[in-house]
Order: sequence, then C-alpha cells, then structure tokens
Amino acid sequence: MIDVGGTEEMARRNAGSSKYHHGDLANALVEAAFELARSGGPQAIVLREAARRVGVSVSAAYRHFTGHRSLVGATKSRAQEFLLKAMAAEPVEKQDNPADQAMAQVLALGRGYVRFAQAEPGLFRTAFDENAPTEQTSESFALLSKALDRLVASGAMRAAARPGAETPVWSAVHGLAELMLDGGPLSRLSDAEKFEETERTLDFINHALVSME
Amino acid sequence: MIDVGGTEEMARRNAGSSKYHHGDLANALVEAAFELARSGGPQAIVLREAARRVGVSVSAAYRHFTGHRSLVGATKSRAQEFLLKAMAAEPVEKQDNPADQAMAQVLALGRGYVRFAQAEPGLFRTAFDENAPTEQTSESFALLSKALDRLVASGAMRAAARPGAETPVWSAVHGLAELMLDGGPLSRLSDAEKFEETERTLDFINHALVSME
DNA sequence: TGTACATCAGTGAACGCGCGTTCACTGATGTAC
DNA sequence: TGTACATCAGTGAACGCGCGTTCACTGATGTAC
Repeated sequence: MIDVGGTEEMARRNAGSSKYHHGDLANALVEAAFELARSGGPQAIVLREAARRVGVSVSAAYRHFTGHRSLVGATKSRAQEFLLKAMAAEPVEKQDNPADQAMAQVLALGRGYVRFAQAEPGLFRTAFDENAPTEQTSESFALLSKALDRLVASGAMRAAARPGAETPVWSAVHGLAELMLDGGPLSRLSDAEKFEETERTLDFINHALVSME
Repeated sequence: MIDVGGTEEMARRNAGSSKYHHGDLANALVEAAFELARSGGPQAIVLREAARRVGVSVSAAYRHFTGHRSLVGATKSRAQEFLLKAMAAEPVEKQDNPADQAMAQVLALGRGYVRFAQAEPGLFRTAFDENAPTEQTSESFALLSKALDRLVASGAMRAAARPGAETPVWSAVHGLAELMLDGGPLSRLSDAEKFEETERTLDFINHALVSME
C-alpha cells in the first residue's frame, strides 16, 4: 500500500481507525448504485444492495438520501455526465476546409452518443430513466447547440435552418441508439452492421443539415 | 341488451349459464393486461391484477400462459399492432405530383408514429419493451419499406440511396417520439411546440431523403 | 339416446421472496466555555 | 487544556407489501361405445 493518492474522502476513510463515520457515504452509495445501473439499467438500482456493497446498514442510506427515488436521481445525473464525456471524447477527423470540419464535429457528437449507448446500455437507459427526477439541464444539448452554431458560422448550413435544428439531429441519433440497444428491434444486428447503420444515419443527418432551407 | 353482436367468445361466454369455463380467458387476460399497460406502461402489467379484473383466480392464468413473461409478450404484440394501425390510419394530404404524393405518404407514417407515442405512451413503451419476448416481425418496418420503394419509383428519391434507408428514417421518428414521451427531456414542451418539433423533424427527413446520393 | 370416463379449465390456499421504509437506539465528533 | 453537551452519522431489528408461482383439488365438457 504505497499509494498515498486518492480523494480526500478516501483519505479520511482510511486514516481514521474507526469506520463508524464513513466520511463520504453519499458518494459511495451513488457509486455502488452506478455499478448496479451499469449492469442492469435503472431497474437494477436497489437501495438495499447499494448499502450492502458499501458495507453499511440500510438505514444509514436515509441520512443522505430521502429515499430510493433520490438515489436513482443522483445515479441518473452521473450517467448523464458519462454520456456527455463520451460525446466530447469522440475523435474528430481533421478536414481540409472549415465547413467540413464543423460538420465532422457535429457528426462526431452523434457517433459518441450512439457508441456510448452501445457500450453502456445500462448507463444509457439510466441517463434517460423516465421515472427518476432530472436534477440538471442537459449539457449534451448545449454541446450539440454549439456545434450547430459553428456549422452555420462555417457556411456549411444555412442560418435560416438553424433555429430548432437540435431536435431532428438529436432525435435521429437517440432513436438509432434506442433501436440498437439490447432487446430493441435492431439489437440482433452484428457489430459490423450496427457500425454501417450508424454511419448511414450520420450521413443522413449530414445531407439534411446541408440541404435544409 | 338488444345488442346481439360481438365476438364468438363473448357469445359463448354469455350464453352458457355457468361461468366456470370462461370460453376465452387467454384473450380476456391479454385485454386486461393491455389496459394496465395503457395506463402505466409494461411495468404496470401485473398478472394477479389482470386475473382480478377478469374475475378469475390467479392460477387460472397459468392454463393459458406459461407465466408473467408470456403474458407481457402477448400484450407487447397487441401494442405493436396498435402502433401499426395508427401509422396506417394517419391521413395523407393529396399532392399534385407523384413525387410529392409518395413523400407525403412516407411522412404520414412518421407523423402517425409520433402521434401514437404521444397519445398512448404506455402502449408505445410496451410495444418496445426490451424485457418482453418479441413474437412477430415488425409490420411497421414493412410498411415503411414499401413507402420508401414508392418514393424511389416516383422519382423523389435516388435509387442508389434506397438500400438501408429505413434505419435513419425510423431512427429520427423513434427518437423524437422517445424524447417527447412523458418523463423524457422534451416532455415539458407544450402541445404546440411538440407539433412544431414533429413537423420540423419530418421536414428534416424529407430533405435528407431527397438529397441522399 | 344414455352412460362411463378422460381431459380440460377452473378454484383457493399457501409459499417464499426481497424490497423500501421506519423506529428507537448508540457511538463519534466538534464546539463553547 | 479539559470537560459538558448538542449534534451528527451510524446500527439492527422489524414492518407491511404485493408479487409470481405452485399445489392438490374439483367442477364442466366432450367423446367412445
């Protein structure tokens, strides 16, 4: 145990001889809930199980959350953050001219979105769990907005078509992600086919954005 | 009680003095499950409650379904049929030329899809319940395929762009429906705004289909 | 046409399960003086 | 620096709930002769 780093909470947790006061139970519970969600979606978030995994009594959770619902809400937030990160982290191929570059950036966001859904279906479902309270406004939406603004600025898209353009783009990408998700109508496709359908849909978006008036 | 019509099952049911043999329990249970799904989505399908509503003992249901899962599967099928009907029933505005007419037909399918999701969120969710077994291949998909074929035949869409065109169109429409569903990120929009976003997305699809190469 | 009997389609009680939530409690911590 | 005490963050046992499923059973139906 040479490793001295880690978060402040971990430090407090490990430092104190007593484990009575955990130090960061709230975060620890969300982390456990997050892992449950990762494996089985929002339905798999079980307050008792999260407490069990953290090694704490069930009722201790009620010091930090008003109940099951608020734990799920916190987990949903975390899942949304992960989706955001996946979108932002998707590589963008360098293009010759600004218009192509701006379009490549828009499409990369979509690609990251779909790939995240594919890689982490449980988290993706949790991020859009309709039963859980939404704690924050969507930063993913803001990311897409900015990319579309740049698309207009680059000349790749008409300014007149800009207002409200987020919705159809988001819809196409979100719909594809949902349809290809495990259990969905397109879930039986091979990985290669899924890739193909993703690129096809991104190309579809490309053509629509360029030709909208 | 002048009404003599009705299905054969209902006839048998009402005719016999004894109610011991229901005559059509399987259908009656699915119908009850369907109403539960309509109100609360697939999660609301409770085998015991369905039996209760039909007025039959719980264990009677096991004569007709292997268990809860198969009841949900049957209900999912029914919900899919309703979606199909809503798509097919959506009115198509008459257009001057064949190309516009073919496009109007494609977009009407999408409009019907989104409107069904909006009007019957519980059924829409049930139709795409990832946990339930899928019993039949999607007739909705076939409907869309034919409409796209006609689009090519009419000259509104390039033949080269036809293969695989179902996916992006379906994705855009499905995504919009999901995002606007109760609890979704766009669920807070007013009815007028939802209408606007729907038309915008259909227009988006229109432009993409026309300009794809 | 009547009767015996296999089969079909119900009944109702019971089971175990794991969940979310609540309760009275107690040990640890930090602050005022 | 020490002490009293309020507050904070845990414990563990218990509750009720409604669910899906199973079981031994019984009444109704239809068919063979």
